[in-house]
Amino acid sequence: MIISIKSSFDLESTLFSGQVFRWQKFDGWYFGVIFDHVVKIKQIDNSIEVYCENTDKFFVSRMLSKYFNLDLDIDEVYNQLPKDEFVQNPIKKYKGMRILKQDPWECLISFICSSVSNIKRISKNIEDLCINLGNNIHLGSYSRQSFPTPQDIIYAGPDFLRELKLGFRSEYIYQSAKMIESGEVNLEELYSLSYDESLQTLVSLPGVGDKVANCVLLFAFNKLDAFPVDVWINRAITRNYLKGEKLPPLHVRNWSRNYFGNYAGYANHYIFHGIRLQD
DNA sequence: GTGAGGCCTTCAGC
DNA sequence: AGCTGAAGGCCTC
Repeated sequence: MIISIKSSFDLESTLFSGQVFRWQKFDGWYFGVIFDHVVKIKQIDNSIEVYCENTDKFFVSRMLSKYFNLDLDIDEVYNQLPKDEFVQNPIKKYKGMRILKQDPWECLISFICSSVSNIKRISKNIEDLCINLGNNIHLGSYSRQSFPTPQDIIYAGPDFLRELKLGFRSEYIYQSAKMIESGEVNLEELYSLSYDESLQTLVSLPGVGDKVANCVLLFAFNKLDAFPVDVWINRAITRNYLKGEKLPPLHVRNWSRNYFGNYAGYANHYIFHGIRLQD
């Protein structure tokens, strides 16, 4: 099945820019799991080829269209960002890289795992969680696992998470799972809340500070004005726009949201991807 | 209100 | 070989 896309598209950059950690590439095909579905896709020109097998094509098409946010005209996003070359250069270079609409729960746990870590280790942590605690799912002879539910995490317990080498993040993940399972925090309702309100809810979870919360708002909840500030972004923004002044992350976040506007999150991700790949 | 130190584990660099 | 520091942050004192 072919899904054609109206605006720019770059599948490789989209899947391997550090916003999501479960995609694997073999023989030019990208294999991933979206909710409980194994997906096999590749890019052909400006469209996505989807490998289907006994699956409802209409359903898969809708699912991917939502996941990649294909209704968003990304060229219009570029137009609305500032014209300075610091943001326009990586846009030119990785034109078509999209911000996904991931499963909030998986995204949350992924970014709790990201603290003092790196993409390679985060990916291994997440995959180990799925292999040990998820359900088997498959596409033809290709097998993967679904992302474990909060219940699965609670049942496993913090000691088991430590055995999976999640380190000090184990307690955070376990406690967050409990708060979500109990209903104390309801992720679904964040879709309809404002940036400030949803941010406030997310940072009430253990292991979730301003940076992690902004990642979840951006990569799962499609709040495109979210602006995660890690050490790299902090350095990049202060050096290029703020005279190299040493400023706290919150200050850089607020300045950037004001400067870049409604699509600040897109600016963030392009700048981040640019500096991450430049060595 | 702000800042330094500790935290699991891995991996690169001496 | 074995040590040391850093790695996409958060929490606590």
